[in-house]
Amino acid sequence: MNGRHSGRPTLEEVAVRAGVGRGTVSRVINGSPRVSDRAKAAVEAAIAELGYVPNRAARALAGNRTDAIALVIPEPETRLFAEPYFSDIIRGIGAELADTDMQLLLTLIRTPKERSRFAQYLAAHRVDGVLLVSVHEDDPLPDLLEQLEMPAVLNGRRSDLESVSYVDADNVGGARAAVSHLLARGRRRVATITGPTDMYVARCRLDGYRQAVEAAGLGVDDGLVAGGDFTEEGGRRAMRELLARRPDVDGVFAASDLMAAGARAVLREEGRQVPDDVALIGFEDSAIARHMDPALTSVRQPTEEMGRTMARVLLEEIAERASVRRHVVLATELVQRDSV
Amino acid sequence: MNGRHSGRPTLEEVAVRAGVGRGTVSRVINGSPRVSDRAKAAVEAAIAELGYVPNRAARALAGNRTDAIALVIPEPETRLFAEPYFSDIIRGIGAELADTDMQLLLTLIRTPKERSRFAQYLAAHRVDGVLLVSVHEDDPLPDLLEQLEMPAVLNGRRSDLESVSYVDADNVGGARAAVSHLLARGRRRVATITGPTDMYVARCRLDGYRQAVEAAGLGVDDGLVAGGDFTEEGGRRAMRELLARRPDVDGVFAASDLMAAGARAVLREEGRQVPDDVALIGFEDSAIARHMDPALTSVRQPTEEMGRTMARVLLEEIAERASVRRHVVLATELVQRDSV
DNA sequence: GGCGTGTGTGGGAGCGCTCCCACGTAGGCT
DNA sequence: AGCCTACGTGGGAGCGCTCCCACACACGCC
Repeated sequence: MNGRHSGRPTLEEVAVRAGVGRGTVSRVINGSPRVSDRAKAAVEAAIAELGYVPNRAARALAGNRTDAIALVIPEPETRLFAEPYFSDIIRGIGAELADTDMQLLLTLIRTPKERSRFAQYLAAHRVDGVLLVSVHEDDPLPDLLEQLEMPAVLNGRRSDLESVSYVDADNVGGARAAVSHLLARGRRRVATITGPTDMYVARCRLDGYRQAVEAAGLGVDDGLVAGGDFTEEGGRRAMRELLARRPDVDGVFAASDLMAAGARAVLREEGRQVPDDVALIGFEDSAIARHMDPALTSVRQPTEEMGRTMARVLLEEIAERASVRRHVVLATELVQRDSV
Repeated sequence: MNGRHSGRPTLEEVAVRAGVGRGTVSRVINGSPRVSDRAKAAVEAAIAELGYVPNRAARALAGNRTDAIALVIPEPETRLFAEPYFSDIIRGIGAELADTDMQLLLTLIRTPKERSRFAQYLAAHRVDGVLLVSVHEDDPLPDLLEQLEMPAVLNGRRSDLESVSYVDADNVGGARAAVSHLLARGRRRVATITGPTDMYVARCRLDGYRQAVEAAGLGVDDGLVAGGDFTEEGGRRAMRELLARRPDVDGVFAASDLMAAGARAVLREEGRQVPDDVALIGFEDSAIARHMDPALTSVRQPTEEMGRTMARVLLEEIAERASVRRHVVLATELVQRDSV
């Protein structure tokens, strides 16, 4: 099976059948405007009759491109992913790529060895562009991509001055909305459980908290800010800390649903009712939020839309020669449930 | 940038540098034994000095293969995925592929149009093999794959007589263990909420339920079997039905965590305590299970291991010419929490 | 010594495309 | 009429590999 010469039709055979030259068939396939309607129709008919599908490898070889982009997922992150996030973003990317004949390559990076191997891949131009999710500030990959002039789009950004193109959610706005909501409902001692502050996204959510508190004419009380690490256990610890420092806390904005779940568990242990004694808001609107008791009010990110946008931006960047960096920030939305 | 002749070294340049012919370099790269140690060392040195990375497209074109496999995800399924499942299985596949230079292509199939387009891809031999998750019994893809003699591995199977290679979890055994556990804890009226019975996986879990009930010397009471559809709302409906028919039910095995969550909500509404009045077990051990209140006892599937195994089986199938079908069933495990 | 057999090697041919040059042919201008 | 500019077109060259044939050379055997 699968012998040296498989029966699959080639561009040449299409040309013969259509009674035109190879060049013309190639032009039709690639949508060149420089083809007469007559020739175009003949070629299209021949393609349909023969069931011709262009050979990707040959195209790539001759055209010096790959028609493939890589979706890079740093492994440690996979674990942390609030779960629907992962598949939602993939769905968005897939949707945007569907009409293209761009292929999506999945690349998991676990170890430094794999990272350097991937760097080799990039240097060898095995992909036309790269989609990078969940970048850390110390990740060397974005800089490498920039240096190689490889089109790339990050999901999130490393800092305010991110130079590589990115698509991010409005973390500041989302956090601000959440905290404002708490304050508007009459909560006066609203605390926050932050993510690891060496992550930009965590700092953004903390900024949103601060902005909302200040906008309400209150001062930010450092006793009401507890550091978490985006994990459930971190949420627990932070909540205990908060309760110890400010027993009269009546509202908590956790920078992730998982931390909110941890906080909620501690509140239960301590006999505090949610939302009566303490109102609680998370971030991400994950499956966990919907299944908590009471169901958790949370900030939703337009995850699928982010995936879609990332793909679109990357395709644009690949299409144009010059590398204009694009920065897109998508709005977040407060999903109200029963924890406020 | 990225001009016609990029500076990347070619096999030919490596050959010149090593003072050997193209053929010898090719042999070294592909691990042929028919190379003298001297030549091999020279070539390897040249490769290292030049930072040579083989051109994939050229290889694919000349060798009539692609070094790529497709992971196919039927879109409607993504939504249903108990969430960690998705990323776990990908992680397993990635781990197995890491040492290979096989690429993983992600293919989402949403519409019939996309399905037929993918069929074209397959016919054009754009991948060396296919990994298919979550197949329905009426899915035409497996048969197509078989017909094309394309190496393929399913995650799960369509029926007992599945002809295509597959890797599946021991659904029957897992369900049996869950129900036996309930019976061993003294529950006498143990019900089950099934998945859609046109899905083989749902039938397997129902079989496991039956086997456990019969093994306990009890007869299967049809009144204790309610049909769900793997969704939370389906679990709700089924639980209401069950309560109406058998108000004295004291144990429920739900064929998915999501349905268990639905059932749990109804039980709460009806004032039944879990686990005191009704013990509850789910299937999948998803994030939801861990975050339910009380935390849900559930049957865990070795998801990452399944991904790993799928990849391994596929690679084997690609490596050998003949198509020997492989069937692997991996053990499941009951994870005990607080709902029993 | 002649003949086989085996092992390592070089390099031609070709995979199926895209790129681009060269060649008509038709139309617009002076 | 003569020229210049399009436009549409055919096909050569070449992308970087793998495959495989042919050859050289080192053995062993009769």
